[in-house]
Amino acid sequence: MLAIPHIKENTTEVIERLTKRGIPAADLINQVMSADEKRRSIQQESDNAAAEMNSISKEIGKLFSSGQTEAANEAKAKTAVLKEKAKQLNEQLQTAEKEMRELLLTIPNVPHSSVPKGVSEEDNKIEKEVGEKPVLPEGTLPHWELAKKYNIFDLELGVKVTGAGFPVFRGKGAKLQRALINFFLEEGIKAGYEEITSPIMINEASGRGTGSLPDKEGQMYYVPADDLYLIPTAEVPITNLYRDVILKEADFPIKMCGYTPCFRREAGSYGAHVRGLNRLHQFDKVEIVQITHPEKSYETHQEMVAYVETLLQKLELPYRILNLCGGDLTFASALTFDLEVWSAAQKRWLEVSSVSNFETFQSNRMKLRYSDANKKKHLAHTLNGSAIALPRIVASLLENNQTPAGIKIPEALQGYTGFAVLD
RNA sequence: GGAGGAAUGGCAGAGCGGUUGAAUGCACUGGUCUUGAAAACCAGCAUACUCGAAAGGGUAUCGGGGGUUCGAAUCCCUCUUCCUCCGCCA
Repeated sequence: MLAIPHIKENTTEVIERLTKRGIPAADLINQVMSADEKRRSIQQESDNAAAEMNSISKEIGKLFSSGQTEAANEAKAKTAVLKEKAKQLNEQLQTAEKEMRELLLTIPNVPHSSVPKGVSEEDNKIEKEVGEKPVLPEGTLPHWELAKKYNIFDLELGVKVTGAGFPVFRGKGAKLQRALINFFLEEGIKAGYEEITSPIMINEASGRGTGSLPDKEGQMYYVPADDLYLIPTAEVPITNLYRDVILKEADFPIKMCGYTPCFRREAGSYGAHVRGLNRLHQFDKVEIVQITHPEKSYETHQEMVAYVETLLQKLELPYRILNLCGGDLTFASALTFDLEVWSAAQKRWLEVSSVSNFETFQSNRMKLRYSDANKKKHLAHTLNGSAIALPRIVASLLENNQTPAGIKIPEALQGYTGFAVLD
């Protein structure tokens, strides 16, 4: 959620940048501004009415305590009209506030100046491409075939137990999952992130905090009996750890990482690209989250992207980095870099990480602030990134490293798998 | 799931339906003192919105929401959470 004072002070710039997303920004901003103006004037009236009521009540109190009962009762009689007026104004105020908030909630974050213009993924800017795409000999298999060959994971069994998109990993496949999780967590800890094990169900307030609600309710699994959602990413519970918190400047940066399963309904997804592990309802992911001083967040963003790169390098996977264009940016993000690995048998890039700076968009919703040296309160910046989502890493590892003797495990991972070749 | 009890500022903890945004202690910040520190003493110390150039006003907030009342931290309803006991159970 954008902050009203920020919109007021930077109206032209906000509109200009929002336009990059291909939305009618000027209209939306003007609506918000006039809703805010309306709210303010009603608030003034309402506050004045309340102030008047308060002062009369105090008078009455004094009269009663000094024994002037008659005068007190006279004063009481006068309050009825005022009270009604105050009540109505208060109702109007609540309506005006609600209208403004709801309007504000529909406006996505303002893209950073470096975000490319564009409407679809074709307009994303390739920042760099690293590593050699392996040239595989004839007869190489996509990962879903390799899965069968080596009995690593089984989607049909998942269908039996749950439904499509809920894979069952087994044997060395299961061990590989665990190895990757541990590898990512240990690397994260080495990079200074505090490990968090969080709930994997969240309440509505948390969903609103990170911007998953209202927006992605259709993408989240919901448990009506308890009014809870299954998390789509660890970003939600981990970032919400700091909801309603006021930090000190010395607390920055806050760095956290956590492994969780992630649940996504992926309503509307279908087709060839969802085969195998390409798109799932349940998958494992290690997430990194940072909360920073506003002046440091873009530096931090670069640092986080560079960190995810080191993971891909250690896994010896060719990758590229995309700067997502305005139209492809998620609702809450101001800048997102996607990292994609090359999947050699499918011959396509697979997104495995998304590193975003939300600036104050989430912290405004979460009331996540810090106080400066003068005790002034400001919104902090939040960032997060996948480090990394497992399924497509597995897909790419399997495909790129297949040999007649089995799947070669990258050296960095062997200490975690306990085997050098998956066969 | 059943029966009771509780929820007050960073923490602990008072609080009578009336000048209580809220005593007191601790913590924290600044100052005096000190070579320095501690101690002592003095002062300050919630958040949001809003008016104002500022100084400073106004409004709201004592778990959340609603109600009674001229007036609610205090009374009533409701929800949530926590504690104790019972039941169930990985």
